[in-house]
Amino acid sequence: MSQVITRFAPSPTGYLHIGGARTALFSWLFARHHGGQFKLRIEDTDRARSTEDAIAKIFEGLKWLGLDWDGEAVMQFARAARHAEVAHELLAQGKAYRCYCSQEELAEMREKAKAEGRPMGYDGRWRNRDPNDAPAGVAPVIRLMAPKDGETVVADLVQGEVKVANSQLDDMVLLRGDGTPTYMLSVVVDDHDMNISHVIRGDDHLTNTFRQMQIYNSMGWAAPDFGHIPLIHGPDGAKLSKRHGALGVEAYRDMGFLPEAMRNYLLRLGWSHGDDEIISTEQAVAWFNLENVGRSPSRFDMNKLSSLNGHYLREAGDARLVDEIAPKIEDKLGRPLLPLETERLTKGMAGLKERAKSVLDLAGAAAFYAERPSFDAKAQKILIPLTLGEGALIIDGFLSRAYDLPAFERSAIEALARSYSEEAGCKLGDLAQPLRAALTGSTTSPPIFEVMEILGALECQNRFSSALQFIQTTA
RNA sequence: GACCCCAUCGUCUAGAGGCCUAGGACACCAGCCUUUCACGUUGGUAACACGGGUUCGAAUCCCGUUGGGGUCGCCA
Repeated sequence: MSQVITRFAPSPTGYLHIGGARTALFSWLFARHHGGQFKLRIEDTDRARSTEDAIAKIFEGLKWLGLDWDGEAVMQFARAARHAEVAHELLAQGKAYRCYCSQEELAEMREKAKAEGRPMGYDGRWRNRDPNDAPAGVAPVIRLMAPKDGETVVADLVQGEVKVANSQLDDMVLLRGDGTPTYMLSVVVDDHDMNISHVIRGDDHLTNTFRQMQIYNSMGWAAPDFGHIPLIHGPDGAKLSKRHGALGVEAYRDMGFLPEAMRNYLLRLGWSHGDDEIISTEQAVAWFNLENVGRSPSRFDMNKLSSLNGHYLREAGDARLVDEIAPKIEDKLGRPLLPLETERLTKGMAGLKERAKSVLDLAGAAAFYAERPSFDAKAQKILIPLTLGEGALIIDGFLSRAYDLPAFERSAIEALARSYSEEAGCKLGDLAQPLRAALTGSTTSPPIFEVMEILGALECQNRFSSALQFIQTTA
């Protein structure tokens, strides 16, 4: 195989959605696997719907996903003149012709064809018509003179050999009345000029490929190899669209997913390598191929993404995760984090990340290291009985003994807690749970003796007394 | 409507004629671990859409049915 060049060619009419992200990932992996290039082309020829903002979002989304492209992104609209040039070349060679049909005529044709059970399309009435018949004042479109007989074949790398009878295909428009190129023409010309060797894109383009093939053939160009990957459906099995549950990648970022988890998840959605589930990006580059891309559509499953995310969260470095959650906690606090608090977060991160499924979870669960907690319902339920009986005294006794420890450190505190609870005739949990509630404001947290060490003896004492105070004033 | 594609547990998938009384992962259920929650671990429920062929033998090949999806624009 000569130089592999793939491309991702989104139209900037919205954010980079999840289906596009996977297409980009597959194209990127394929190029990297073969030591080739991965190019980006923005298909902005629809001037009305393309926006700068969408272009920025796409760049941002790809960067966040870690999919770097080679060279500058190609802006398709800038190449309109070249596209038109090709259309005129075809015209000059007699492989295309001018058509003066009105929209009404076209609509009529479609109706008629549908009624007769034929494919809906243009009937070719200007194919061989004398140009002198051209109605005045109508700007013609240029249509490809497509073959009438035989069939057009696509040897798809994913779907296998797919063919259609040419009688099913009509003469497509290459150049609009205003002289601008259509999508079909633009893609073909750009893919050709950019030396794209492999076009990897969504299944929804499979039938378009026949038409594109006809343009390649007319120009005498060698077509690239195609690989049409199945679409992603929503949880209900319907096509995932922007209206129907397809979120932009930044939405997943905002929900607290890590890009590496996203990559792993998207990779497994439609591609497999035996029973392997956890696949690093390096591994993916080494393994990726088109042969193992499945042919059937798949559904997006948050649960699996979350589970993968939990895995990568546990693998992520503590400093990176602190950086991730710091702004979120600062938002909540309404002030910058103190060095002391950042230090606590860093020390506590190992215990924290073990329990999180998303960066959001993580930020929520970590907040108590930075701020004095408020007490959730379950925590209150544990704390309230304390003031009624001896509970508070017992814990207070433990705390002052812990305070006298030569080192206020996890294992020493735990050892003390074990002996102390035995002495006091209670279970370890009877000591640990109220402490957890008082210190963290919640019934779930990292190991409480670890939390105590990180918080420090003084802070523990303070938090415990303010918890008691809080209970006395509310209960 | 025409054409094209697809069809294994709820979901993602392994499976390229005998290794399949169908494997893994997520989710779910039960147990273990345990100061909570997670993690981890053990076990469990759960699928070859249906009907015909081909073959000594089919989840795997062929045909049909059904179901799902996609495309039919002077959008991309």
